[in-house]
Amino acid sequence: MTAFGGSVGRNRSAVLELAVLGLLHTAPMHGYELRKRLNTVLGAFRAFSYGSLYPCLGQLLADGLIAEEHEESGEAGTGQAGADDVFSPPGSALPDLPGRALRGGAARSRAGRRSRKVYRLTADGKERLQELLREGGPAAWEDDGFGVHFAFFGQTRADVRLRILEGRRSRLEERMEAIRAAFTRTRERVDSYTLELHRHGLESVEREVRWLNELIASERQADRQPQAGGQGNISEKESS
Amino acid sequence: MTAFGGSVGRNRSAVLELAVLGLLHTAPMHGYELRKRLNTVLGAFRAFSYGSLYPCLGQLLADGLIAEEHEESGEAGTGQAGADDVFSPPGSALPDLPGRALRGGAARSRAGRRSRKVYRLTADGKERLQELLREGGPAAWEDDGFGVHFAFFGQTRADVRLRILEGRRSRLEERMEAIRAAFTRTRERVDSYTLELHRHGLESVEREVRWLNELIASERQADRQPQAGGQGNISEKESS
DNA sequence: GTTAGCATGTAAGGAGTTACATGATTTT
DNA sequence: AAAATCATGTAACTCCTTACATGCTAAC
Repeated sequence: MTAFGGSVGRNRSAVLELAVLGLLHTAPMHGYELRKRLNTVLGAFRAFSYGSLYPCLGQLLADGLIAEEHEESGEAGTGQAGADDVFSPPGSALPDLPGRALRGGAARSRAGRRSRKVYRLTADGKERLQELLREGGPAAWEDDGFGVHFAFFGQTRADVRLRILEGRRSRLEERMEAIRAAFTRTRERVDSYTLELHRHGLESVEREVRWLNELIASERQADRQPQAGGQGNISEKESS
Repeated sequence: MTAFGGSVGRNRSAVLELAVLGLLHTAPMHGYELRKRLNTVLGAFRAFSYGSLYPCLGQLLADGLIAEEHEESGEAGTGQAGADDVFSPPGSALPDLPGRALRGGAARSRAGRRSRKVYRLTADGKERLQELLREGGPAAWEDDGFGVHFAFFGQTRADVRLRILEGRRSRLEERMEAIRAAFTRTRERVDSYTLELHRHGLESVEREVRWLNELIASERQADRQPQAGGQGNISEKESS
């Protein structure tokens, strides 16, 4: 508990908060990089701009969920590296946060680069992250939010994963029903383009439901044989 | 109020404007029904609430693109019908919109129902609609906007249809490239869930591109044989 | 020597939702 | 009598984007 123990949470987009906390949990970083990863990790599902990220960081900081370091510390290396050399080498839990660097020998320790602020999770922040992951928060199965939750399934408890997947599925099934109802109601009253639009929309939702079904089955199976192959419940392919 | 002294076109969401004008072009209606149809015609792609619809109607009215009638007209028929009997029977320009009532006998023709305001397109409104359909307006191939434009393809010129479909396709191809790039960059650095999220996202985009390819081919074919079979250019479902 | 990328922020505002206010009418 | 549906609107508020302000360094 910092000075602000409880009920500090003002207006803060739950999606962005979860995304930031989740990313910072894998490794501390500064805002600029955070945003880049946000938009690659979340892929085409969601995008954020600096205009929303930096204020969010400010609030999280004020609430004591994250802490900043000014990276004026000694060996600020050549930094920058590959512009996309993002994830740390396997095996390190809290890896090379300040600068992967040191790569080509010493060189220019501390070259300005506008003194980036490196953020890391505090104890409160870790707690909050676990809470968000556990509870599913406000909208884990809505369009906004499901993608983010799914992206952090690796840090989520198995039963919560299942709950979210099933919640998402029934959400989509509701939508399917609504579309199908409108379908039969308006058939022959709309032109072929509108009909085609509905048909394609329905098909997309059906595909996503099938996808969820596979995931759920996969989760259930992994649940019964928890030692089968580590935790590779998805697509084998782990053990990298 | 009513003193609209100044520049006319203020802030108005282009998507909602197009949707409203397009719907009112098929038949005049009042706000409440307009919103219901909006959400069924656009299906799962877009939804609007009264909080955005009514202000939009007010602006369109102030700009002279639509006109309102207070439905005090004489023969208020038995209307209302099925609560979803949406499209008008062919041939009627001003269909069954006035209120039902009269059921128990008499009287009170025009029994309130809170005096609904029926909106219809003015000449300017029709012109504006044609302009929006022709130009593709501001964002006919963005996520928001494509669905609405597509829903009104029946009223859109063939070459514009083709342009929008191709624009949408190249928009999605850009996105595909971005995802694929992130894919190869981060492979083996992200856990299996994130990977699966990307894989599914990519697949969805690929599917939509294939769908667009079929539509484009269908449009091109219909373009070469304009008399083939009425206007059934969609749903031929020719081999891809 | 100018563009492109890194890095952090702020101000203005667009686009839309929820919740509220109001009230009649129909259904349960 | 209560609840749902029809019907129109307004106010506050959320969430996020765009554009701006600032200034450094690396590359072309």
